[in-house]
Amino acid sequence: MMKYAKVIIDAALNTNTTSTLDCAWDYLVPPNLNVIRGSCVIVPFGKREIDGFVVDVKEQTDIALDLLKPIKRLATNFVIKTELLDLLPQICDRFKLRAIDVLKLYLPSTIRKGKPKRNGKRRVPIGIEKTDHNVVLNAEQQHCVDTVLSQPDKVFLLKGVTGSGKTEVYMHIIKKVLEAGKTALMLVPEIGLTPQVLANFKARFGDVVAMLHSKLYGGEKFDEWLRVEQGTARIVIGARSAIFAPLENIGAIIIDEEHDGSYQSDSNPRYLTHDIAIMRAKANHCPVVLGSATPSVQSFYLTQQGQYQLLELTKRVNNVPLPKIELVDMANEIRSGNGGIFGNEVLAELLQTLRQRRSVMIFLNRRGYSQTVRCLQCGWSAKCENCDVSMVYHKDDEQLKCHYCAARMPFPSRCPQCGSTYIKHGAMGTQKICAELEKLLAQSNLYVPVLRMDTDNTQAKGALVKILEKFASTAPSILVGTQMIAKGHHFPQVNLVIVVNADGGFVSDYRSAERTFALLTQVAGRAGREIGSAGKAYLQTYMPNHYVYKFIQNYDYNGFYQREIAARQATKYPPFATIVRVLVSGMVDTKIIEVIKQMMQPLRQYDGEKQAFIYLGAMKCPYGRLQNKYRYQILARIKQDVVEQTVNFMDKCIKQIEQQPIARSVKIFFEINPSSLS
DNA sequence: AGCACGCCGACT
DNA sequence: GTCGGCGTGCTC
Repeated sequence: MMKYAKVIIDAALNTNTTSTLDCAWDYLVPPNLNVIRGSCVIVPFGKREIDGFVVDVKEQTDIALDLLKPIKRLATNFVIKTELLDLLPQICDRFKLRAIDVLKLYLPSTIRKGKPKRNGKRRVPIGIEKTDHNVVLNAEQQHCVDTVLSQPDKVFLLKGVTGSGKTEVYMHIIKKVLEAGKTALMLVPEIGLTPQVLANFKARFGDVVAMLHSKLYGGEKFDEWLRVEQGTARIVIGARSAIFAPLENIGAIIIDEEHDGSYQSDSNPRYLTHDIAIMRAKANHCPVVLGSATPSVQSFYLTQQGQYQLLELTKRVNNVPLPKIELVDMANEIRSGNGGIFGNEVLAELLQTLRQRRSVMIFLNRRGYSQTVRCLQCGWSAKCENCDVSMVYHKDDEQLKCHYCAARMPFPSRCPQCGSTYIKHGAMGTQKICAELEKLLAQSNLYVPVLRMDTDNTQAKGALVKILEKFASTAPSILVGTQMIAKGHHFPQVNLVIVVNADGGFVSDYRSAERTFALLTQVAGRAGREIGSAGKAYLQTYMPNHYVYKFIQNYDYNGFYQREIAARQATKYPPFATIVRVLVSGMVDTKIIEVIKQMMQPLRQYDGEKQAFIYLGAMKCPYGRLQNKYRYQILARIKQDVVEQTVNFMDKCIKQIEQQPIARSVKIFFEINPSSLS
């Protein structure tokens, strides 16, 4: 009996939308080839030979037999796990992705085309001697472990302040899961993949732990992946993409620091890690644990709705008091004649801390650069009247624009509030801060090492670890860095944390306050982690009256959540609406505009009939031209009760327009709840 | 996306 | 007469 394979082909399209190529193509299975569902194959296509994935093997075909070509050969002996293959349609539908893009996530080319590299020799992470194998949990922790293990079909939100022992809860869950003969998957933010976390798990569980993250070399990645695929490694710890790890018989999926932005993929293919985790958990009948000290508004909302179950850790295990958080009004500093980087009290405290031979961390938000526009005299900032978000400075036409509606205004030459001309956008970078610091220290006759850490000088493999080790072993010293210094590190000698510009996270985005709350809470937590020493954190701000700072100072997550969710409900932002962005780009802007126009027509008609949109508009993108391509977008905010059908309608409109000739020279990208609108 | 086919203008 | 422009259509 002849066999036919349905093959999804990789015809190298680089849009995330569908085309005639994104469907299964039938091929003959040569009798000598072991082709099964999930096989990776090389097939002839036109005059080319391309990669493909077998999604089905059948005994009949609708295609005329004289058209059929045989599969050339297997691309690799790896076979995509049945569970992941079964989830393919669901994932494609949820995120409107093409099957080929999802299949490539399952089996990335580093794996498909990679080779083992290290002759079985595996790198041992540093710091293994720091661990206790028989940690006794407190009652709260034990309760969390028991609840999770007894209800395998649930999603849990584990909320616990810094130092409340979340990691120990994860470890106990994983231990039980392994004892039951199952496997475990734990995701950590990419940026938090510090040797410390990894070393702890290796020390506790030994060689059954595999690490999957982007900093691994091709060969290393291949080796780790292979150990998972073969079942040698039964615990996977990894960044976002590890959610597609080839584990079988999963007993628990943990997403640590679940609020972290790195769980949302912001380039193609765009997906939400939480959603995939829940799909995989359902398929494996296992629990999902989302852990955070500062849960995302979305996740906490779902616990309030009863979709997730809330678990709380309220006690800090080592009884170290949380650092005192002080706000510094920088507009006030300027008015009183201090034009420096640090407030007067901050500088005094900085010098005193160093004299006491304690270390300091200085934190810059967003690489020290912010797009918001602010008056240095009175602290006024440009806000959109309709959307309650900051407006963003656009250099090309010197305008301030709201990214969520059509509002815009010219860049003001004088402050609309106080009339001053000290209006500024952008702030200083890490390097400038370091230079200033060294000058200040020299003036005070203090010679303390100033270490810099940002995305520019930590690209090289191992560079980050080197800087961290130097900082840890040199007291007193100063570490200046971007948000990567906020995550997961433990430096007992740090007594003082300074956030140079706490407002830096306030960009035009409805999630600004949420991100700022999470980030600054975490940053402050870096101070005073040694027993008996009270740490201190200074937040320098131009808007000391912003509600988010009060809640941060009081470590009041619940208060913050209540305030935030009320605002989201009033302004109809997620989770009370879904934002959809359709980005159209191409070399000829008139064609893009034509495509946008043709797409808007049915959408406006649909809105007239169903009133599905809270907002629907088309505009030039903030970066109107990138890499020689013009960029325009449609932004829509959809009412939550009609999201599914409306998203499907928009998807259908895009597919229709793509069939037409004008769409030939443009690319259309479709995004649900995009993380960025640039 | 590649690649072929095909129908019109300017050149050895 | 044919070389080459890119519009249109197809690829299991």
